[in-house]
Amino acid sequence: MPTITLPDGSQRQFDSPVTVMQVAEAIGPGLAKATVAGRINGQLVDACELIGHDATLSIVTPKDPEGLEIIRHSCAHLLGHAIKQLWPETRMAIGPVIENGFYYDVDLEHRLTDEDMAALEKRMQELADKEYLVVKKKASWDEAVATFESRQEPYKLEILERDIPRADTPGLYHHEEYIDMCRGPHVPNMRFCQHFKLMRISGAYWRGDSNNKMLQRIYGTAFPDKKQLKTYLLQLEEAEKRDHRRIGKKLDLFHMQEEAPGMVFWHDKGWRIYREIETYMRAKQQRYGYREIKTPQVVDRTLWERSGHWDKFSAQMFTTHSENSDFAIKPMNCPCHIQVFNQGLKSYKDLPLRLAEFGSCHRNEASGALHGIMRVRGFVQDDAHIFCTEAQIQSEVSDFIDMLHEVYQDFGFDEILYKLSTRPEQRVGSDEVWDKAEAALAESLDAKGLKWDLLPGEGAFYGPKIEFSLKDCIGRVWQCGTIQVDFSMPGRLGAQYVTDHQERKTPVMLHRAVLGSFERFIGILIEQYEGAFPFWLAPEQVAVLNITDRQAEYCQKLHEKLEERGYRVHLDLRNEKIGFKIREHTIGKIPYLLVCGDKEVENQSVAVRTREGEDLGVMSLDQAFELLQRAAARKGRKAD
RNA sequence: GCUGGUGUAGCUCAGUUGGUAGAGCAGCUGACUUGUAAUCAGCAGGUCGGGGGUUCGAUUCCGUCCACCAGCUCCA
Repeated sequence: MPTITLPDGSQRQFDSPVTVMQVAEAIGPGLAKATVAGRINGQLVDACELIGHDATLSIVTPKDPEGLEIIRHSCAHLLGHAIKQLWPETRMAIGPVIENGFYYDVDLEHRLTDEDMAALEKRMQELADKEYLVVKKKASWDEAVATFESRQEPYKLEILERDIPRADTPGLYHHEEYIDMCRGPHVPNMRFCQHFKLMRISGAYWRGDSNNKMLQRIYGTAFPDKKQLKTYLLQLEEAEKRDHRRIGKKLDLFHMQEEAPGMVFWHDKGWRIYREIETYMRAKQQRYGYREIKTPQVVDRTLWERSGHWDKFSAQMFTTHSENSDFAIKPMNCPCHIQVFNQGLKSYKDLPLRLAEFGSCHRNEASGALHGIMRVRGFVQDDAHIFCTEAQIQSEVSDFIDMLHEVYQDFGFDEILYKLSTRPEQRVGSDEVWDKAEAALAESLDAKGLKWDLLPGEGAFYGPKIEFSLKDCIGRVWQCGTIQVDFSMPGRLGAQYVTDHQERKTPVMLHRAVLGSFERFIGILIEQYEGAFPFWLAPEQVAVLNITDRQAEYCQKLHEKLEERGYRVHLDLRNEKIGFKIREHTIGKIPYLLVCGDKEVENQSVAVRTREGEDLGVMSLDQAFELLQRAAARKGRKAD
């Protein structure tokens, strides 16, 4: 005699155990039709789940975020159903839900082509349009093994063997003749899965291990209705227009070419942005007590051997040889910073010592890892190393996060992803020290009320770290800022200070970067603003346009005055129609266009237009200067 | 590095039974002196990613290398 409590607090009583679907039917046929799954006492279950005891229940429909996930998850099964019909020899691996869709990894000798994908999509549509029922059966572990043995699914068997306890009753979902194993829940009827699209195909290693066989991964997306699917696809198309590689070319910011893969040729306009950011960071770091240094590019191999990098990363280091020595182009700055620390005897009174460098680094990244200016082989970090005592870790981390927040806010980033990576299996340092360091990082994040993800075992061998990540135009996550505790390298490279008890002690070193690399950060910035940089960063801030030759001299003088005030000005005296010039500079994303015709010369004024197409009208020169001054002072996204 | 795809003018792209390449924009020249997102006309521009092979003949077919794109792996 279960009593079911619904989300609105109302209760319903039943004489005998009921399924989620039956409860929905009792409430109304409309709800029953929309029922994808249920949530019993907080736990997601299939619509066929039997409720035998009193429980709180909410019905999950396609409108709920969980409902959408279930639809996508079932679409993976639909894909399995269809692919086994078209290529029965396919071996199914895993088919999970991901952000914005789903995928299925399959082992299939035949390489799927675009035509195959179209055929697969068509078959999926035909199957979904049959609106067949999905039947869930709980099997014993042995029954599940027997099922996938007879279906010749080695990957499912491996999952059963390795990941599923013998006492479990795995859920077997029957899609007509197709059977898949899943924790679920799944849709009760395939009519929920009619609005999907297969997006692309790529390779993926079984269990994410590059020693394993590479499978074919088929990506798809799905939505509750056609309109949402269409909207999503349109959004994706729009987002791709913000791609930094496209905008970098269009706005003449930088280029890359075959002869220097993974290295950036900065053009005048892109370099202006770079320099502006560097100037900004230099001032910011000075206020936070950093000292800027500069260390060599090419350093003897023996230093990298002592630091431990040669052992681990020699394959990814660019090397060179001279006389009897091997050298490496520096892949990182830390060993060099320790050399600076080691000059002269340091006292505890010198700590914390913060050494910063805009450090140019080169790493021979795998060719397949390169991506525009986001993942490159030559890059410049806004790097710094803080030498401090264990007791100072927490306050240094806290100050760093404050600085990072100030910076990200000024650049207009409000969505930052925080991750804390803790001790890996292979590591140096005692558990006691790791405990302290991990706690210091976690407490710093918590103290600021930040939500963060824990990545257990993902820390560096020398210490735990926090990562600060931003998203690109299509939602890919890129690590930018980081702060890492290092218990190892200062000791290896002989860094010491004298304590207040006349003893010598090894300092803790914090590696940290706010932007990460200028290249990646500018890449993200380009996508964030779609090339329309805020005034303070814009490579060209103002354009001065004449209408006819009669105003050329006036424009030249205005140009001079603006440059005297420190603005980056584009003077356009070409013999072109004003509409043509406005079009060009609007596309060029110059924030303000100052137009001068006979009338403006007459009144010593300018007509101002923004890159958004807004006409601010005619104003005096002083008014225009004031306008620009206000614009230059604004930082952060909203302000612009 | 791995799987798949792509590589044609500065840019965006056409170019199928293999017969030495085309458009728009940009560029250059000339005319036009123009009032808020494209004035008109003419000209020029390519060892079709590199180097091989097959062929009388290859942008096209084959294998190889390079780069780029998507994803996987990696990311000190």
